[in-house]
Amino acid sequence: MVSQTRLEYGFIGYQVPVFPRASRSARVRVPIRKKSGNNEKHAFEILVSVAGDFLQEGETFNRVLKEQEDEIQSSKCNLSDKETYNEKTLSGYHQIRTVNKFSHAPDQFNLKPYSSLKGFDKLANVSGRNANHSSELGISSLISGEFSVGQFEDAGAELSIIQTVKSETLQPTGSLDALEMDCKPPHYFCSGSKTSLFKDWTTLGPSRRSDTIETVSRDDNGNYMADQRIKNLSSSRRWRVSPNLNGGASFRNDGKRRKIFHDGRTSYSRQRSKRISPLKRRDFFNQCRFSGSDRGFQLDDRFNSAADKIVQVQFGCQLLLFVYFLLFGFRDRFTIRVASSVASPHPHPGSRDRNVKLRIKSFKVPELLVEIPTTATVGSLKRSVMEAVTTVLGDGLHVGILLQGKKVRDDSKTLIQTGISRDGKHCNLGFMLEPRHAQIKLPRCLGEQGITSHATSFTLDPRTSSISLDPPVAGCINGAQRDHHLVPSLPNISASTTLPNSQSRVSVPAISGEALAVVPIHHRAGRREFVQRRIRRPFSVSEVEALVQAVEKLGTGRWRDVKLRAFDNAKHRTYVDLKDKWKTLVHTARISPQQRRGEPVPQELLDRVLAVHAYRSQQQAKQQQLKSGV
DNA sequence: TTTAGGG
DNA sequence: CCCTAAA
Repeated sequence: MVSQTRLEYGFIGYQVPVFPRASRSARVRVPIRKKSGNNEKHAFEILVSVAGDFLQEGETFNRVLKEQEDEIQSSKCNLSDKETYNEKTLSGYHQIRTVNKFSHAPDQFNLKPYSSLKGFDKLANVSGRNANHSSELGISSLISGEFSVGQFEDAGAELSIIQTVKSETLQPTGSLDALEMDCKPPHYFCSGSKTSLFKDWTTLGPSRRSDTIETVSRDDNGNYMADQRIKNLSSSRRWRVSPNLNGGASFRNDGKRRKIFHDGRTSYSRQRSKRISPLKRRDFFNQCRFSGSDRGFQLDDRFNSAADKIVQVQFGCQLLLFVYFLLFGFRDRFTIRVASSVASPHPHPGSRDRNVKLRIKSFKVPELLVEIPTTATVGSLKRSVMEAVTTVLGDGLHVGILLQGKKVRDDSKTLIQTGISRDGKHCNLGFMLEPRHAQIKLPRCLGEQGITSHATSFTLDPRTSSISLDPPVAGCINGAQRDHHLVPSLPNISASTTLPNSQSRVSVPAISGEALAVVPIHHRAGRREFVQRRIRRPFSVSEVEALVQAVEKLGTGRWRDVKLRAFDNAKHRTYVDLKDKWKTLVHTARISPQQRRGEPVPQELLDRVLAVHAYRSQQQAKQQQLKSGV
């Protein structure tokens, strides 16, 4: 009996990168009046797209990241485990540490090093980046970017010493325990003077907009709790702006930022970044002192709560504010608040359209629980979480709306009827991100607040069990999935906890450590809504590799077999997808490298594609000749 | 359901 | 990626 114990990992949080745009107003203007029959949906769509505005900024981010990475390498940063995890993540930590030294923020704000935070020594996390920029909805775009799942170990007092847990067998008492969280539900309130907090920063740029991200959780009595610690952390851990950022040396486009529009057009916008001086920075930090006022700045002493995995990273010169939230699920008591204030001195005087200005107040992100045997490897855990997350999110997201803490279910009501017609600040509006086909369960222990819980259940697809009997296939899948570890990702600050009462779970048997696909059960086929377009998921190089390999073996025209052979685990890849991908691969191989977009496919693979394609079409021609000849 | 192709 | 005729 080698440990058939099953351990449950509470995966109850996602990091949600927030990328407020400096150039765009965050205001949502929704006509109150119903114009057409579809208008009730209209409001929701607007909200989704606005949410997307916050979440989209991936390319810029990655470029900055590249910059940071270069700096790291040149400064011979000693990272302990470069190969297992991407360096970009690690560089984030390094940068954060650098900032702390630089700005003396720790003293000023009574910062504690990460290592003093319980639960930070071993983390499971999911980070996402916006890998493509052509999705219709920003949220989808973010989600459909590539995710990586990793586990981290903070090996010491320095933030830079972060090791990735390699593929070793999990032990029930070893690393796993570290994943458990011993704290109470997080009660924190990161609030702020929305306009003044980042005043120095925002006034540097052309935009007057500033954004404050608030994380709020309520205690059992529904009271908002405040935690200054969060504020401290978030306002101090900033990435130092790379001095050569403005020089544009590392920017591919000479200081311009490329932006790809939905239809693939490319445009350039002036980079309006401006380097922030140390003096400015100090002013900024000085401004962030806490007054202990009633704005939620009461000092909460629970410094050891594993809840404060919140890192706010700010690139001053880019005017980008990255805030990573760990959304501890904790039922529905946790919300993210994204409040953006627009300092618009000139409200349109003659605006006769009766619009509501809505402010995105909160996004609630679904939670997930993973159940995995102790004999599973870390790698399989990663893949399982990865799969589960993408399955949940890949199903599409809904935006739920909370009014006065209650969910607004009736989509057909107008905003006036619902009571959203007043200015956003008075109507206490909240927005939730929830899986599209989530099963809705009401947790036994939680019925208050009128908020329902959204969870998605997973079960094993029986067919995938056979995958382990076919090593070559499994290896192929593995190859395709290994890419997740290579994907550049956001700096990962996150937490994982055990939460036995979580509503979502993913069961994963230990079969040769391979990732096992999980598929969601659609309990309620509420298909009455319009079918949403699937999120875009660009093929990774390793997926292409797997595809090419399979087609070399099976030929074109047997896409179902190709799917079974090489993508049986990838639930989101249908045989039609594979066929389509092959089509685009052939096309890609024929066009010049300059015309190609997206992640570059190695020429070697493209050559193989052409070879196979040429061979197949030749065969086809022969067949045709035979037929016509006879 | 799966293939094959156009959109 | 979607849609769908045709097999």
